[in-house]
Amino acid sequence: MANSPTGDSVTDRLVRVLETFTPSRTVQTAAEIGRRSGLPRSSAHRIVGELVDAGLLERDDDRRIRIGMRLWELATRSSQALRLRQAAMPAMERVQARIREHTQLAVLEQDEALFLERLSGPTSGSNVTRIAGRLPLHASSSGLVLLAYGTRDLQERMLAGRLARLTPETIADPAALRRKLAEVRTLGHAVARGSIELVSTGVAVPVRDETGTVVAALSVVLPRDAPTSAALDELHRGRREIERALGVRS
Amino acid sequence: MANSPTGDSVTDRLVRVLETFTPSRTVQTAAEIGRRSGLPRSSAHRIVGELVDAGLLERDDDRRIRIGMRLWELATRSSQALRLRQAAMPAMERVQARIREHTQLAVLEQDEALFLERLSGPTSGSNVTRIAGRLPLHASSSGLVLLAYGTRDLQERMLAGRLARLTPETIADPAALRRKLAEVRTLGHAVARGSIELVSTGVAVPVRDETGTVVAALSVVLPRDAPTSAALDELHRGRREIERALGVRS
DNA sequence: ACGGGCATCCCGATCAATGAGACGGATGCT
DNA sequence: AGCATCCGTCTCATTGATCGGGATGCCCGT
Repeated sequence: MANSPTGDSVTDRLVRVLETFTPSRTVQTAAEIGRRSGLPRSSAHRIVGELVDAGLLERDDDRRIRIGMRLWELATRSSQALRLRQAAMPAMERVQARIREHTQLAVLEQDEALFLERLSGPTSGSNVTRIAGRLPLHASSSGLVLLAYGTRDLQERMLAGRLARLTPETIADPAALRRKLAEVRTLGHAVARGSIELVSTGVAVPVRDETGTVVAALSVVLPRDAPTSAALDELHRGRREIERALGVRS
Repeated sequence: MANSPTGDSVTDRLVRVLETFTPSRTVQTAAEIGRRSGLPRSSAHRIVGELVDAGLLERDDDRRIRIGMRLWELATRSSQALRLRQAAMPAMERVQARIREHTQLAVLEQDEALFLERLSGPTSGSNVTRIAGRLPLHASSSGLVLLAYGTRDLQERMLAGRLARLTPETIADPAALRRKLAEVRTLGHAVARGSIELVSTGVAVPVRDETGTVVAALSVVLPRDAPTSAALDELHRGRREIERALGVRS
């Protein structure tokens, strides 16, 4: 069953090892991995050794460990993410070229918005989003779109949970969030002003696949008080372009 | 030791399962995975189940299996690949905008050229390269660059092995390849005319990191008989831009 | 010279992983 | 309808791989 009372299993261990790697911690010694994953020294060494043999991890010259390119290759080669990204890239480039601000593509993953791609704006201004990074659903414009068009189940779960307040303007009240989601559905897009960081505003639109399901959010990050209409036009144009690439006949 | 007499180990099995996924085969049933990885039915089911629990694989509504976005996230978040890609993206976009042909970034991985990124040309003409795809070192322009600036050991290994002939114009003779590599080092770039597919020509330049090591190849794919000088200018401009982003002081 | 941190190797006990097989349902071919 | 496949799920006895404590030796900074 999924309710494993024991957090153990070889697979779990491997995942725990892999999860000790973060964007800021991309290389570490085997002993560090052991500590961070709560594994005994010798076990950590053995597991890391196996992963290195398999090519998922790589051993540096000075014996430090990093994520192997083979893992990236394996994951990228055939993930959903790649197909979506492929379909979206040309459109994203166009949007970025016209708006000249951060342009992003996000999907829903484990109750958070996971960013698949990001084309950086002028001097890369604010950098809260990273490729393969995450943001809460209730705070980011992308998240609001994904949530508003998500399952009823997801919405109830989010409304019942604690809504972290990233800035004074983050929507942290369930009732207010419910109203916001209704607004997003009515307008067909989300505007999040200052809810991630006070100096910027996110604008996002939903992207649907051939079955009509919303599979991603296309968004841009603007300076806080910039007008949003031009960006919205471009986003909708981009959305249509992506949907066409996904095989949606319109 | 690497001379494992038993091809087994839990890790090996997991990797074998993951490796059954290819760009053309992105979703499959658990039984198929078992067959392709040479695992007994029931074992395959169990392993797949564990991987699904861990979030590395995902189970479809009709119980078919696909690579999980979590695996992509894990791999992308902290791999070498991402840093390089990040540093290279702006330059690649510029090159692509000027040349208007496929623009690619490749690194050396297990004696092959692994493509980290690819911005597609006009109507995406010929599509032999994919993101996270591979090409042989002796045939592609990117590969020739990576090989020419690679270790002596790598060069000897390649010259000793069999050189696959993808087209009549692929360099398949060791002596000819040796001359070609010397030429690449002299010129500082590689031109591969018709060696991957007869209708196109690849042009590649090396990209170095702060230690002076060649870490990647930046390339474009042109129609077979197009002039290469404009492309070379742009590639070198792009190369300098990437190297600056990598922290190379020039 | 010394102590801390690291990687590596060893080894016996244990226990979780293993895989054959039986079962039931879905699909499709004749 | 009837039959043949192919799928997923479950059980269970056996075993061999996994586990982790501990000893050893290396490197580095103080």
